[in-house]
Amino acid sequence: MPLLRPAPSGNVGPPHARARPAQAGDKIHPSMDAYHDILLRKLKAHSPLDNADEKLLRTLRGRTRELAPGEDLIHQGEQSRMSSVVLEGMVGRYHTLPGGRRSYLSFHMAGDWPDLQSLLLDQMDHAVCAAGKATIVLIRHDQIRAICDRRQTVGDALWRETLIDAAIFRRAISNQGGRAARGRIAHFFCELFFRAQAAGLVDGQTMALPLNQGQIGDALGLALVTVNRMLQALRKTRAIEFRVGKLTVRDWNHLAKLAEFDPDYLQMAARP
Amino acid sequence: MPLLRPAPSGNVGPPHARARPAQAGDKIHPSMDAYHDILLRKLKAHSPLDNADEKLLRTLRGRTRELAPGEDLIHQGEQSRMSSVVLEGMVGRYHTLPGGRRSYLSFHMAGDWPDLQSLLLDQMDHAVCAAGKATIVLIRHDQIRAICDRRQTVGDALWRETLIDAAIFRRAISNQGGRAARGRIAHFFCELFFRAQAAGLVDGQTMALPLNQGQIGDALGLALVTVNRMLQALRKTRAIEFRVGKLTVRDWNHLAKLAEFDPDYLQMAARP
DNA sequence: CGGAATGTTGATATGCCTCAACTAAAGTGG
DNA sequence: CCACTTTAGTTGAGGCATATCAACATTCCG
Repeated sequence: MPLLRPAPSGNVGPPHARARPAQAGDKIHPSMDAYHDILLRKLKAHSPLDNADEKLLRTLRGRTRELAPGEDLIHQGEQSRMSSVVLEGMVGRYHTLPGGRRSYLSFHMAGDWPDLQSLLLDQMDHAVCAAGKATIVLIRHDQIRAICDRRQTVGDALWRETLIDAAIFRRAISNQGGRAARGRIAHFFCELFFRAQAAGLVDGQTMALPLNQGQIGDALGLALVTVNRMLQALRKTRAIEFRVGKLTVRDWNHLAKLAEFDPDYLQMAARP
Repeated sequence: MPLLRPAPSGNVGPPHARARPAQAGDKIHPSMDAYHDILLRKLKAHSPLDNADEKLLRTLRGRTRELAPGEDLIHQGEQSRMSSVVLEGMVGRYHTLPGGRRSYLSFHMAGDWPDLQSLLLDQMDHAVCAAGKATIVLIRHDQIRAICDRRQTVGDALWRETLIDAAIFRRAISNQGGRAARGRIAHFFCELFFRAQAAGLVDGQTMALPLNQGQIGDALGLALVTVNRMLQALRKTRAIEFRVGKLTVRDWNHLAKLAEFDPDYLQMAARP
């Protein structure tokens, strides 16, 4: 439980961070773009989709949008007629606490749907912003609804996507409630690395992780200074390195042990 | 971040707590039972259901089961072919941390579906147990699937139910990460009281809350002793009383202020 | 009535927060 | 391309909220 007052610089979003509606400048993707591969890869990791399902999903059309670091995609309390899929970079979901502090709830990488729940919920209970530069594709809800209606399995895959999301939130609760600072950070890294690996976003032992130490603190309920010191401790174990937007896992087994990490909750077990 | 070691008595479930499969002794409810009212009331709080939807939902048949205090309904890692709806009492979802400690993720009251996600997820990432005596009704997944297939709106209502669940988990994350002990407990009580009120489970200013101080600690990442002291502090403000399984809110506004509580995330806004 | 579970209190320890200054790196404009 | 500004990271000192330990009191329940 770190500070309960307005945060020092870096913990509150940068001043330029404001949500804006889609504009003419945003690119409309031509048909059959690479984003369908990204989107399908993710869904197939947990849901069986046959050719017909896949074909239907590939009919989804959206407008891509590039987000500057820290830029908000949607604010807490807003409504939306679209949901987004991350194509590049990373976005984060967060609550703004009374007092202005920010509490990050989760981070999302290529293939993730950070606001799929807006399909059925009227109001955003949290905001979504870019962590580092990010590219997303915005898909209209009526399009998504249409393909869910046509094929049960497609609707199931999306429902399942939101359910795994919830499992990740649950794990965040017990991570914060049950682990001391070092293990908490280790678990955070384990999960992100594992998910990145599944999404094909790990290059050798390294993944892009465009977060600063203050943001990691805001995600885990720790003060920036504590994160700094624990990162040094983790570095010393030779399990990881984390610098300038990159996370390198040198010793996965060791890290997983420190984190007491068990990936079952990500539901990526045996999927043919 | 309280203890990271095997918990003292009371934080680990009682020894008799074991999941068991449904048995002959369990009652099979005759048609048109009161549990449909409970179930419908909850769904209607967030989803529009017309007469046809309602009629369809009333065709659901299930086996009721009574749970002793602390008894597990389902364990972490298990699979299930049914989901349950709480009819009476309260159940909790929890993770078992390495070392045996328990981290409660949420608590559920009449009308809630504490394991609806098992409809689409193969493995339970958490366990569900009774807090105090509880009665649930177990409904087979194939029945639930069948009515979702028949009416889009019914499927949507259930999907939405799981999405609100996720919003509650998100709030738990920022509650733990962003509030000190007293406010954290206040927020916990606010949410439960608000939900109980919406479910018609508040009698005057009092609701049943069959939790002990250790369990509240395990839900909020606090030590039992801290919970005890903060409860005393909250009692002194005259906002609440909490004793022997009952929570009484004497001054809601004051409590909500201490908790910085904003119920938007429960999505119960304007629903005619 | 007796034992177990739950709640209460006091004393002490410590992990993490806070404050504050400084260094290093990255981005910006002349 | 270098001076300047801004952002991010690092280090040290000190304090406090909360954990821990250990009794004891109370309530519950068979």
